Amino acid sequence: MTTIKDIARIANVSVATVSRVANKGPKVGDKTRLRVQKLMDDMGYKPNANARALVTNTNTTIGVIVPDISDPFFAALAQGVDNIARENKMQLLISTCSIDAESEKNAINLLQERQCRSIIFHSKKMSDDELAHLCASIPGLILINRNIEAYPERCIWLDNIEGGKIAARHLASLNHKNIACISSKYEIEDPADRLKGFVDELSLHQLTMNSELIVYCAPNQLGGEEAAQQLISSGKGFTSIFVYNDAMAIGAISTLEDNGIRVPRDVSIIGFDDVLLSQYSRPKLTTLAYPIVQMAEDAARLSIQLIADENPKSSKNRYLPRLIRRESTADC
Amino acid sequence: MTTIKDIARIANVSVATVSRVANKGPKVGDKTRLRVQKLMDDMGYKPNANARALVTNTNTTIGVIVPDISDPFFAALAQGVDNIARENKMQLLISTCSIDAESEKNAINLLQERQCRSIIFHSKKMSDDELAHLCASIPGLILINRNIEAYPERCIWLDNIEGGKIAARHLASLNHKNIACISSKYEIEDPADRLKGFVDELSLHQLTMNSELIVYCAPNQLGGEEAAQQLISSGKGFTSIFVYNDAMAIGAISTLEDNGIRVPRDVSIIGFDDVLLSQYSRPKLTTLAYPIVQMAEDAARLSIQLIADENPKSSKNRYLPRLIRRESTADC
DNA sequence: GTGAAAGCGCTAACAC
DNA sequence: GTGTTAGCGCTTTCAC
Repeated sequence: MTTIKDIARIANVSVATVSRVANKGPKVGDKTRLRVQKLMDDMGYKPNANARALVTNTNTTIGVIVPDISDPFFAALAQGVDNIARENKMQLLISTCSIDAESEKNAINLLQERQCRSIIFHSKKMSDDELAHLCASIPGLILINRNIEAYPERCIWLDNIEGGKIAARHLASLNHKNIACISSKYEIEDPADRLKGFVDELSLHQLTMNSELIVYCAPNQLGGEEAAQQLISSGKGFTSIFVYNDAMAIGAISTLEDNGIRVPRDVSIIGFDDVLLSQYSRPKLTTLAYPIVQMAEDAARLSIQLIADENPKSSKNRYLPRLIRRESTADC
Repeated sequence: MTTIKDIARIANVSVATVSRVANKGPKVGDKTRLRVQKLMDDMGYKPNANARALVTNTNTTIGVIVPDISDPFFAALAQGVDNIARENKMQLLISTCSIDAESEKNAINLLQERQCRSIIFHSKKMSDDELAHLCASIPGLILINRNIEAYPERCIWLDNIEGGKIAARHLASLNHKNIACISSKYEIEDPADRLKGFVDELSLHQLTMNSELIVYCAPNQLGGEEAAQQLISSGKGFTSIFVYNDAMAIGAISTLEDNGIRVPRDVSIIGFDDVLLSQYSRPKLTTLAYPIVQMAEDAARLSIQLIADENPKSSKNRYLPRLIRRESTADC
């Protein structure tokens, strides 16, 4: 690798001058500047970002910690962060973790060692306490999809309870009375919140959930198929299903249709997330959009403001899902 | 930030000793090691990776350049690279670029400045010549989805022509005679290759493509809908369609069904890519799987071998798509 | 306008 | 087993 010294030696100037040229700094004679610039270009000189970061104590990476970058949801998250990173001429350092606290800690550590000041962290396993400690020691740390008491201003989260309510209102407005739920048997918090909001809101409409019409399966397409099968086998009548996420909803639809139950003619389905595939499915899925890109963008902006020591403008921390009416729900 | 000096001063040892402890190096007394270790833990000391990289001249990042991480295809690519990165205790530095040569160059530059030796580059705009130059100066550079003459051993690519042939054989084996194509009006190379392979193979089966049955639209769902509409309006009869990608295929199916044409009863559809959504669609899409995760993993492995100066084992550079038979194609 | 020199945090000889 | 020191590539004072 060509270094600043090489350039200086060959150009017969000091490293200080080369540095000035490289940084488009002031006080360099035009002829010197041109000569040095040309040499840098010719020799393909690239300033060593590590050395530069070391001396300037600055950092142009923004860290993202997610369990799985290929999941469309996390990919969208990364995209949102990247949008803001690019605006600020920063780059994304991705640190993937497994779904356990140890691995999450490890991911944070790696980013810290790399002097990453801005970190967007999707943590599902570390405790509130541990996260609070991290928030204390890392000023640019933003938690996404968490809401911890000690640092609400560092959290960007979706109101799942309200999401459940929105779904309930939608189905109630379509006059559904016999309503089923397909929930997730993993990831305790989100499904529970969605369900809670849903049930609470139903009761405001003088509707009650028959607990036998709530089934718990794996939060993917297969789980949705299984869940629908269980609901059908139960023999209980229902005219609509609130499903934990879109993947399950699509699985459920496929099983229903295979059993001669048409969606939405016989049964209405509402999903959650509005991932890409919800608009590709047939019928197109009515669902609640999770504004993850916007949330990630806001998280990144907030983080950058925090490390710049700007008084972060009163930031928005709680986000609401939005009802996307498509074709899988209909009047009862 | 706590530095090695702080620890050394407080522990009353030299920085060398602290360094040894931090790196679990040899020749440190047990009591000293314990004492220093405790202090590091207590003070939350994290070795500065920049400084370390500067002096050891090593690097633990693997760069990935893609136009858009939220695209499921590129997300899968990143995932594949990350799988190998983790195995090697490296991290992903993502550099996104727009679809123009300038921005691609810029992305490469950024990674180089960060001393990134391993780079997986998805370039669609830079010329073969420019890429060849880069390959010459960056030993760990791997081009994914390109095949340049000067550096075939640095390229990992999918044989789109063969993909077209596989599709043709499949439809021919189902006795289809009147075959249509939906291709992409952008991204010249891949669609052209797929089409070429397809048409070539058909002729081996004494089948010819009616050029009026080839339509070009945007490579997304909407484009697929449009394309199907055009095919229907043309009045030409056809019993199957080879579609450029899955998103278009799903759009096409939806338009066909809206027009009372059942898939696969009336028309068979074969897509390309096997992205997530192909198995969620109804009917489930028959398609050609693009082994992008495996390709990305192999690319990352190859890159790491190259910078380790290992004689890379005769590597595989050309990959074949694989036919995934689902429900959208049937006997004619 | 240019250069000399200090020092960012760390590792790795080398000395003891 | 531990300390001293040079130096990685760079920026940034401070002289001149």
